[in-house]
Amino acid sequence: MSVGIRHDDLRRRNRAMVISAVRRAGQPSRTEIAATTGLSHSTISAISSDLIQEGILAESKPGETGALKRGRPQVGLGLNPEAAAVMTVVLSLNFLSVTVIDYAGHVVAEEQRRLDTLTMPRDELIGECTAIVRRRLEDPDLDVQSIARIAMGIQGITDSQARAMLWSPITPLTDIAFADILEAEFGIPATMENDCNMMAVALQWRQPERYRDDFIAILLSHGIGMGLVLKGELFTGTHSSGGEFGHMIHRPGGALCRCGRRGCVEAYAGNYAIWRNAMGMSEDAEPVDVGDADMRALAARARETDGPEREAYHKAGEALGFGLGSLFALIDPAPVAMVGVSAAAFDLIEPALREAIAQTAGGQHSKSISFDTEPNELPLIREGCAMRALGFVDQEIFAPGIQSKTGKHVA
Amino acid sequence: MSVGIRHDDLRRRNRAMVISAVRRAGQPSRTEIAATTGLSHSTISAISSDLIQEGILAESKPGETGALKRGRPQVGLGLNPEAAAVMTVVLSLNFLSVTVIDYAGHVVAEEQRRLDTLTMPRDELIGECTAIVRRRLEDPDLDVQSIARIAMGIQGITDSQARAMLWSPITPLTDIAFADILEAEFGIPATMENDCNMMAVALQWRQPERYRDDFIAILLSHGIGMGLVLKGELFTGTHSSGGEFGHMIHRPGGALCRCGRRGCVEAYAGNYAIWRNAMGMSEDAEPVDVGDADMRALAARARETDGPEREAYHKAGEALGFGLGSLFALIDPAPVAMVGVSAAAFDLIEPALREAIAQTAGGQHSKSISFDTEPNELPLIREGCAMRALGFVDQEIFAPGIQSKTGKHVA
DNA sequence: AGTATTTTTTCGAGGCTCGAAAAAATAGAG
DNA sequence: CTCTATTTTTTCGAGCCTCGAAAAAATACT
Repeated sequence: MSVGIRHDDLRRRNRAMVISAVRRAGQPSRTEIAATTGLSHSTISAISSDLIQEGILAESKPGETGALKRGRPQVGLGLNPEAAAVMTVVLSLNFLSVTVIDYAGHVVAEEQRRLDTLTMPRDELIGECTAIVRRRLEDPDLDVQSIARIAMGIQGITDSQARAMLWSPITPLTDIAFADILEAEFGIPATMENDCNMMAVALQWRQPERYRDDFIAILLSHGIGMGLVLKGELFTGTHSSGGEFGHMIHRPGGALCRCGRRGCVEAYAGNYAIWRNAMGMSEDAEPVDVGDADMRALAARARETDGPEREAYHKAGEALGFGLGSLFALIDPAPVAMVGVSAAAFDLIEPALREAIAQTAGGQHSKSISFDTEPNELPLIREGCAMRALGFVDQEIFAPGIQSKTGKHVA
Repeated sequence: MSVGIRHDDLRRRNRAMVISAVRRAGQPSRTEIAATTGLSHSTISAISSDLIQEGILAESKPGETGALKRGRPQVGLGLNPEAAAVMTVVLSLNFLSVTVIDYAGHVVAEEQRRLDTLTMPRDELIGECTAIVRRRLEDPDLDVQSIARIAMGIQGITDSQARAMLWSPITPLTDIAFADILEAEFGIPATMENDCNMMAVALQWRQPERYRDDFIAILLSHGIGMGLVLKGELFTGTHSSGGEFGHMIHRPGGALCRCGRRGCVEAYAGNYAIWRNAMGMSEDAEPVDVGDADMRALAARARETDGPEREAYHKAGEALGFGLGSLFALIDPAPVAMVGVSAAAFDLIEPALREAIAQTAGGQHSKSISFDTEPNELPLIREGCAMRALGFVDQEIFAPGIQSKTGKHVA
């Protein structure tokens, strides 16, 4: 049962509101914050002067805001970049990347590394991850103390608590509690996030006008993943990260999926499935890894001639369309972002996809459903991790309402 | 963007907490309320004495609580039945029923009526609904003033604001804003709820230990519907009531569904679909209404001999299983309640259903997924409407924190 | 230089929750 | 039958928090 509101929660929550308003708006004045939060000017004034004293916010230099009006000029409030920093760790197929981001959201350092995730033993994979984090932390330019959060993102299924990777296509290993491992190793709070969820988070920040309360981010890559935002909140399963759109059943008993089952959407629309169909291989053929370049070449051939390549994309579109149709039956239609290398071939996929959707419950709005494409998922995942980590910091820096009582400096 | 917390919101929310704690617990003492809400004894004392003075709560007679312990005995607090009343209106195929429920949740009056929903013109259908409500309101035993809410439930799709029926299998009519109609007619706040959602709400109250945070209620009747509770909240679509499980696609291009599309789960598992298959009719045959008695007889025949009847239930189980599998891919497995006349034939459905689930992403936990059955949906829908309406009242009676200031009596 | 205008801060009032202590109500002991 | 231990509930003052109104600050316009 939800718990009553204590008196001190009030301040804490309103501080949170102010911080989040600033993060969203960039350089809002106190008056603007009062307007968006609905709190009184007095309250905003009190809270923001606290936050400035605590070094969380900073007044921007006057004159930065153009368009001078009559009256006392507004003073913009911004996040103090030095208030804290966060780290993102993104582990994808054969690739590990780390970024350090200041409190204002700017990248201050990064490092990337190729490795053979598919064959690496457990200790080594974990070791690579902790090693790359350690190298960044040992950077003399960096104040280790300032790193307040680590958000790790991975392709695959994570638990709903964002503590562990449960299963991933990039490694045969399962159940690695990366969040716990990083916390134990570095003493910094960490979470283990699902890649597609982070894509959704990033889209929400990048294009808030399009991706706001309800939308779908679908990863079209080797596998098919989904990040789902409903009523403004990231959707997760009851136990896992959930949203395994790629493993909804398209055709019972159908093509062999990488997950070992049959007829999943992914078994028709994943890169390996498109490849399998384009090459005239059996639908029972063991999934193989296909490079991005090969996929681009395949798409080019499909565009050129009407052959098995085009038919393969058609089948992918059909699977995605019926899958989306079933999804829309559950949640109603919403804007969709297609992300990943095969999103670049969305022109080949779209016709069959729309045709399929038109045959489903979502079909009534089939025309009005809009798709956006973004071929490069990695930057999105990194951005999502960064925003997620910063969001946690936002909610942890103000939480110590008690701590701030003692730690407050006199004006 | 969510809005800051005002100072007066605090009391309002905590009043809500207290009321909801009392509704849940039945006759809790102030001490128990303090424990469940996490608020201090002083606060609970202040709030509950307000609520008692306002006639919302009432102290139960001493001695009612058994098991005398040492010390001052606890005084149970209960909802004052006379604080308010609500009305439920449930419209289903050829059947309209109304109940009046006091604030404590007990039925104080009811009326039921057969009518031919399928052929009724718009005005007449609306007229029947308003007429039956008016008759109840004119009951001399009833204080009209006390009716604070009407919750109407209907088979079919409603909008996500719970204002209108958008589509329903019980009538060819569409887009009837019943909530607005009732409000305009009687001046009482009303909502238009989806039947399966109300089933879920009722289950949450009936068996909170089983149906708490995450569960699924599936209606196996003429059509297939679903009510979904995730993280303790009723799930709705972005525009409509959502959760149209029955219209997820089981077999692309497959059997003809009542919705006019092909291959929906319902086209294999709805009563008409089971009937169609059992009778050896084509999968393209126009859906027909089958009476409950006929369905029970069909189930009996299926249990007796291994023939087309049994095969029909097998197909239904398969469709439901793959549908659930896809659903579980999205939300992870959760407890399921099967409701409706065909839930009584769940023994015939379950084997194929489990077999199908085992072939899906939910399959990993296929053994641990538990099903409960409840053949009679109508009482559940009524109960759900009642609890929903009462919930609204709970949140409206305390909301007038301003009103209560003036309206407060002196002790 | 003075006035109008807009933003921000200050200040007192009113509420709310909390902890501690008091009051109330009962069972058990002697 | 009285006293004591125990448990529940109320009372009371302290400490915060938000708010509205007024004051202060900072600028453009005249």
